[in-house]
Amino acid sequence: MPVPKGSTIDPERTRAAILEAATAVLYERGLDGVGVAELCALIGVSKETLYRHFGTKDGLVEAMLRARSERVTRWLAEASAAAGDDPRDQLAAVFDALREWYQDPVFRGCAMLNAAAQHHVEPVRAITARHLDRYLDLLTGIAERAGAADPPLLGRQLLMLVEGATVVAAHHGTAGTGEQARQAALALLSAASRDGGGD
Amino acid sequence: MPVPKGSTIDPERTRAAILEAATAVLYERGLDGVGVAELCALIGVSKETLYRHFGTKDGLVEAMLRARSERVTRWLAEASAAAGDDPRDQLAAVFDALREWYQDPVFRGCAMLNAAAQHHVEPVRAITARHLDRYLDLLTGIAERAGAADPPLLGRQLLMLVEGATVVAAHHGTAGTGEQARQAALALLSAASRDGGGD
DNA sequence: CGGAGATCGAACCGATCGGTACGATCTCGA
DNA sequence: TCGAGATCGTACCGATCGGTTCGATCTCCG
Repeated sequence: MPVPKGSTIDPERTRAAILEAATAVLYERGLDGVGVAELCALIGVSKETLYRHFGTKDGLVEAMLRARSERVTRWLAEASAAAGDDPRDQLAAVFDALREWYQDPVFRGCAMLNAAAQHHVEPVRAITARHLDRYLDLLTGIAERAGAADPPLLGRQLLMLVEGATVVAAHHGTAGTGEQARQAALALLSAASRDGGGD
Repeated sequence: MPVPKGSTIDPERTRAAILEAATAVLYERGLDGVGVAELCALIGVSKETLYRHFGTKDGLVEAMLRARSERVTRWLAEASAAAGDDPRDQLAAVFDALREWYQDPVFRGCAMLNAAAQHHVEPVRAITARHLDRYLDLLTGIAERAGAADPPLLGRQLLMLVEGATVVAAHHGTAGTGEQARQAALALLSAASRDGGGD
């Protein structure tokens, strides 16, 4: 029971607890795979409380996607930064982090992409697009520091690789996916640096 | 009105017409984005007829996904085969075909991946996994004929690139995506052939 | 101690959903 | 011409959904 009853009545803490618990359930079962009533029962909160904090099921979904996008992006950025100054190591660290994620038993693909495939509504699509933007920024930065001939191009190609690896890991098996993607990413980086931009 | 009323009462033709019309609607609106009643109204068929042919909405969905997976895979394979004997041209042709698809106004990503993100049920997941298998076969074949050092590895990396490009095109904009993916694929092919497998 | 507000639990609402039933209509083949 | 069967249109069913309301309870703070 993640939300400890009335306990200390701190609305902000309640909201955060709902968000965290709901994220896990909705990610595992799908946005439409669990109704509000069951969701409230699972996370131990009344419907009135949930609706006062988020107004709508869609409101909860959007808040959850926003928080998750920021969290996972920050996680990848930190993994990259912790790898040192060599852009090549930074890129490898990104895919090592992804590989770790793929092996998590609760891994079910990118929550933002899954959500966009279910809710065709505009806010969700915008959050998903922004999520890909965050990834693109991270990857393009690596491409720039690596001296790629065309950093925006390489950034977008790496974005495809990241998202493709996630999709393949989710729907075709996680075995080796992270490592294979890592090798491909480094190969692309090498080719992009060698072909014309070794300044 | 795709289903021409009672017309010639040919059950097989009716079934095929339902399948084709329903595919377009369900792909555009999402599997849960349109109910059976509205779906029947849109494609001009009664609920009884639809249920006699497919038994269940899920039955219709599965039949539609199976047909679509075969159709799109055959389309890619033919585009590849039509490019001649050079594996490099064949790979480029695959991504040219994808680029064409991305520019279609009704393009909304891979129907099988979208479906798997919505219906967590087993049959849909199996169809999606099999769909990726088909793609993998096509790409691994190209990798083999190109003399890659490790064709299964390159095949899977190309699979990630195909799916990643489709995801990015669907959720981050189609501009340039096909061409960028094509360049990346050819770069991977070159690297895989040069690195250790120039047979 | 007392009031404000957060929370609970359960009842309740209208809408929609997937699926069924039925009588009428149409086409085709014997 | 007549019967079998495919189809239509509509009404209907039970279940579930998202969302609201309300009285009771609890915690905090003055």
